[in-house]
Amino acid sequence: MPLSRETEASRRGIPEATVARLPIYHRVLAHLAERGVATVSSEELAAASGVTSAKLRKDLSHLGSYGTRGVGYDTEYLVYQIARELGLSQDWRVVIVGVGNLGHALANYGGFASRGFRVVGLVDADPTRVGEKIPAGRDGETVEVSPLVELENVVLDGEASIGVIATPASAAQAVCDRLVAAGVTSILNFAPAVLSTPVGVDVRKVDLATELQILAFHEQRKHPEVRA
Amino acid sequence: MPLSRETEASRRGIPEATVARLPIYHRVLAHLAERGVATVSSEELAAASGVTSAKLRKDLSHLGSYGTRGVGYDTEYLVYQIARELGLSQDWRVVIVGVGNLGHALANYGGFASRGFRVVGLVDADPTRVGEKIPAGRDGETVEVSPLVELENVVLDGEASIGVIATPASAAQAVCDRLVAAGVTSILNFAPAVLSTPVGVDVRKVDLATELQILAFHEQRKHPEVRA
DNA sequence: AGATGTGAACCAATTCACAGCA
DNA sequence: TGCTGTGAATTGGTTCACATCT
Repeated sequence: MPLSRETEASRRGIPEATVARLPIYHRVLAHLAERGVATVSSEELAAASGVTSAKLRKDLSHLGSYGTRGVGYDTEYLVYQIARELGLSQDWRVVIVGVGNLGHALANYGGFASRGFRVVGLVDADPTRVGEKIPAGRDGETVEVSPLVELENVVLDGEASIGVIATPASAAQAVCDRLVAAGVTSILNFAPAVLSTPVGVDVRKVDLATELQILAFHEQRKHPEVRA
Repeated sequence: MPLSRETEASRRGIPEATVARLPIYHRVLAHLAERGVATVSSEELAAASGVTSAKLRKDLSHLGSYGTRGVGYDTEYLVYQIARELGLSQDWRVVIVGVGNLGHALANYGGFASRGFRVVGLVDADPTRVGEKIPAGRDGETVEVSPLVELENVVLDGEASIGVIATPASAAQAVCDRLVAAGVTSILNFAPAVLSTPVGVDVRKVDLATELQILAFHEQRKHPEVRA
């Protein structure tokens, strides 16, 4: 089938590095669009996104050919194409395990609801927290905290495919196993622990201490005081 | 100077990808050490860290030659060497701006104190939060929330070199500018905004919505339902 | 014998520079 | 003319496979 209509570059394999930047372009474009900007050049969009224009154009070329030579990109059209590629049209159902300060912060983080992520369940091991109603999403909705034994039911009832682990490190692997057994196939892990999962389950981790340690490493090199 | 004593591989330029993994090795090694494990092979340490043994050995080779052929690595010795390389012997003074749920979570996150990061200041724009005493670090110490106008003084008095931005996106760039002006040279940014800084200032960002969007992208590809 | 440390081969990502189109 | 889209060149990172040393 030599003449398939898929823009030659799209379908199959957008580089991982590109995928990681699409959400940024999406956010910047959304801002521009609601500010009424109709068109942007790669140069402008790149500057606003903190990347080089060559990188931006290469990234976008993986999605297809959505710009106009000599002009730039139509803001609305491009924001739509990126949203579609990222699957932001669907609404993703998320369960958060661990409702400490961090879990709380995640539950009522505005940025989730606005991008199609719905918190359908909250789970915590602490009995004193169970039953608490926590505001989640934008419109004053609340979600009640369920006990840890209910984890599987919360995932199933909520039809969640994404799990967020915001527990202490010691609990993380067990929680992960149970999320996966209940059908979760994507996990965002905030616990400082290495998780092992079956193939087919994606894990991303956010490690706060690690980020500071990376900064500290570079910071140290800026001040060549003790060169022992 | 042909015979400089620097293990040939060390000093100057540890690859960024390696730096990003050192904190993980450090944490895993620290666990092993306190569990009394005296020696580990690259195979074991790699498995516990979620990487391949070849990658681990290559990473460690950038620091120097700290293993013993036929045996493995001395746990205590290696944990020390990595700590030194990361600058974990110093204690890093951190100011957190924005004391909402996320800022709270960061302030009393145990993982910071235990790795040489000390929260020396908390700043918030909300007058109702100013004056609040927030537990930070391990040993029941508290830090009082200062008003936004005091930002510069908090940085200077605390001699902070690292700033954490946990404000809404709309405030992030202004806060960033003020942190930099006050002498901060490393910034960890949780606000969904692209920051611009002078050269010499490092910025790392942690974007919660972005992480979920990356997971959603891959999730979408797992279920080839709507192939439009 | 057994595991490290490392050159060489490979693969992914970025940058360059310009052909091609509006 | 001006800006996109993309091959080619380059840089950075990973994997392989084995010489080297305890």
